[in-house]
Amino acid sequence: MARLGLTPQRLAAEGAELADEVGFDQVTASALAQRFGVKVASLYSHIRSTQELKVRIALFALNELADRAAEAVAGRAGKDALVALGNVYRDYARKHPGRYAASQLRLDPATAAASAGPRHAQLARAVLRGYQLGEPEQTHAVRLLGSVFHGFASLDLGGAFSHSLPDSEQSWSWALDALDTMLSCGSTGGS
Amino acid sequence: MARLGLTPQRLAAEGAELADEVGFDQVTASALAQRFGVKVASLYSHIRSTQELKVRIALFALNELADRAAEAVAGRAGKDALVALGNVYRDYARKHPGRYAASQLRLDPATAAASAGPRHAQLARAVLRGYQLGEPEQTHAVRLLGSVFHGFASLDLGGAFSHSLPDSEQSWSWALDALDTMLSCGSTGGS
DNA sequence: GTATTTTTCCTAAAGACTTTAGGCAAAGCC
DNA sequence: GGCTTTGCCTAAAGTCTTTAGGAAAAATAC
Repeated sequence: MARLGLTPQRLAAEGAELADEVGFDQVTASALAQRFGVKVASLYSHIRSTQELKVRIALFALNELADRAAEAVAGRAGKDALVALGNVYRDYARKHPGRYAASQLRLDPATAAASAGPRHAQLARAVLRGYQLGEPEQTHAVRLLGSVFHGFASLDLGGAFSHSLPDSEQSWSWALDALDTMLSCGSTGGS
Repeated sequence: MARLGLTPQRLAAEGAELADEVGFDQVTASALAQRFGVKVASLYSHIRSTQELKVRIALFALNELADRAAEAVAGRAGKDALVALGNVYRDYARKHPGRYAASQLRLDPATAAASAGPRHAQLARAVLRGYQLGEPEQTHAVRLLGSVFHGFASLDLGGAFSHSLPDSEQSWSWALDALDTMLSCGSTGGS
């Protein structure tokens, strides 16, 4: 009964580790309790439900990812910044598949608004500042960037690109080049 | 004990309905059994496990989606085809969120190869035929298309675009325009 | 320094879902 | 009609979630 210093934060961090090892949807209160060497019921002093635990892991991952993105973007501009930002998402998905899956958890609007989600949008906006887009083009571009980064990471992680040539690395470079060219080539006319 | 004509296919189809109503990860053998008015254990005459049920739902969704994509692309070319194909994915995700989530289920390589996945790639390739790309550019473009379609649908479904202006519909049009322009503008140099 | 309160762990138990085992009746085959 | 196969059932064991109530550790008050 020696008391461990458990907190919701530590549970989330360890849950993130667990997610990377066994997959986000295999994260259970039972497994997490085992990891800490306590009984399952004890976790309920710190979290209200398994759902809350998953939300906390998602928030943890979103935050960690935003931190890395911010670091990558700092001191860079233009295509350099674009590539750096894209690589953060891609690398994170590869190295931390469980956390990446967690970051995709559907959050209710209030939670989402209080999450690092908006920071991600701000970082994309910062990168796009180098491309001289007005509104509403910049917003459209933020969304396209998010779609490409997330879509590519998600499909690649799912193995969609792994059983054909050329390897995904090359497609990734090509996609970043294409995005850069497109954003540089000025306004897309608009329908 | 009047026998229903249950088959793995009917279970998958009804499971797809259920997924749309309650969410793919809320699909359980119990709930499905209730829907058919049979006891849970009875389902195990038709499926080996809940996991297999989910895989079957995923295959069902991938197939249905490929059918719709094929119909949309038939008789169209160029940007017209591009827009039609993109809209299939977007509409499917909006109208059938549970099935769309199912279609993202990670499949083992053998299952994935036997799924409608390759058909999706072929359809994207067909659309790109209108853009005169050589190899390996065409493969890169197939992957970029998939990333944008899936990424946008996924983020939009998650509400990422729903709490800011302009609405996602406009960003979607803009993204399609951008893709078309990018693909038309010829080879992206390639690093 | 002791008494009180709060926190955090525990045991116990109920409820939901999954899966296996074994039985019985309906469908299909000769 | 009899025989085999199939598809439904009941029963039961295992896992995970969640709540309730108790006991000891930590924090707080005097």
